Amino acid sequence: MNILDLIALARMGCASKMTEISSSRLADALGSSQQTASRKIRDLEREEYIVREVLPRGQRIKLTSRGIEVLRTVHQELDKILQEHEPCTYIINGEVVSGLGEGSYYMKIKGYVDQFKSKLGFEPFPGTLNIKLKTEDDRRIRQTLQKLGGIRIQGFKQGDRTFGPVKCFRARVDELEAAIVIPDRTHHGFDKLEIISPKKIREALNLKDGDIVSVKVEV
Amino acid sequence: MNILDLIALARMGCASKMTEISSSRLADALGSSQQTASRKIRDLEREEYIVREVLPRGQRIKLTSRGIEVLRTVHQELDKILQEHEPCTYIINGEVVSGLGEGSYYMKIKGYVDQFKSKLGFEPFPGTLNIKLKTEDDRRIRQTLQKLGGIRIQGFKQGDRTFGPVKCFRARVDELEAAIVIPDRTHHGFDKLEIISPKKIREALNLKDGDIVSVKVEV
DNA sequence: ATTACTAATCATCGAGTAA
DNA sequence: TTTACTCGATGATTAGTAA
Repeated sequence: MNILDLIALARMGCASKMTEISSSRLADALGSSQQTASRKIRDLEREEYIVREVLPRGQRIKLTSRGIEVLRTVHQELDKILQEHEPCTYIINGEVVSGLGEGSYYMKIKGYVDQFKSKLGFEPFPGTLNIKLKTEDDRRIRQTLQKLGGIRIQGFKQGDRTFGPVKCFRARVDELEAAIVIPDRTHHGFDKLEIISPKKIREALNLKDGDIVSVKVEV
Repeated sequence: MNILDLIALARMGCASKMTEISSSRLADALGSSQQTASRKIRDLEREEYIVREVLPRGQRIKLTSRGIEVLRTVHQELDKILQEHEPCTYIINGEVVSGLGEGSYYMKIKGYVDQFKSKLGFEPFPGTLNIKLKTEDDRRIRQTLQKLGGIRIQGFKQGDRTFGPVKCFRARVDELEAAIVIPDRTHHGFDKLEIISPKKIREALNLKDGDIVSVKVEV
């Protein structure tokens, strides 16, 4: 069994529910022929990593708990490996700048706020502190965070609007409890950092535009 | 390239530094022949996932940043997949064991007690119920909690002693209101769980060492 | 459009062995 | 002990095609 086959199916949605996956679609994802994908699916079924339902024109697939188990094991392995490899504390310095108010908008959306509350343990002040990263080093750390797992906030739909997934990193701005927020599909470049906190950071730390702040993040 | 080969090398220490790995040792880890392991190492080197140094009797291997990158990518994939798959209620089973009395010590410290009172809504009985996790599943849930946010209790200084930050998860031990307490920098391993409650759990539920209890936690 | 069989081709494996 | 070669055997892949 190749773990990548299972991952491919999982990311197509088979982890959570019966999902229509034709053998040629899996073939595309794996970069193989339709025949190979078909055989791999049969193999995974035989080894009970997936269950499926073959219909007249197509099939529906879902990972079994045994399949999920495999993914979890590998995930945990990688967790350990990467944890040891990464430094556990980063310090990012940046300049306080004014945002466009979108932060304030997003921090009022219930779908986000509820998740922040349960996953970070605090209700964010409805607004974000925007930091501009001036040095290459700081931008590099930001880019590293982008790649790391962090605390995942799931995307959701509200009305006809879709709110994308973001991730967070617990941080401290001069001892003040806070979190860095990074959208999965980031719009602005790698030189901005958005920070949330239970309090209004600007007031709590008496900050104004142009001030340099130090953000400590532990991963 | 098979990701499992790279993972095997990484968990043997090659992620962080040049590490002596003979082809037969890798063969053991992969469950293959020495020849196959040797060829796989050469392949990984050719594709620049690792660098190595072949000595008269042995070799030293280290993952390149390209190699680490691959692990990180897979890790992140799995992160997303498993995140969506995680349930919001966990049930942890474990065996009641005697602690060393530290729980009782910490539960008398005002700096902690006040925070428990305000953040959990109850004053903890001055003592903890210690649970030993017997199965891999239970330990995995514990490890998951470690990563999640929970209710944060801040660290503080008192005199010349520093008390580290901990986090809590509201829980129930057989319907009894309680909370799991997990120190940020945990001293003991992942097979112990400390539980606090407004009442003395042992008496309220008539428990003794060796009894199995079920802890339900919602995140 | 599907899934999946067959048969030919291609890649991988490991015993034996050299250096 | 090592690493790593050759080469026959075994497995995996895919084109062609049936259903």
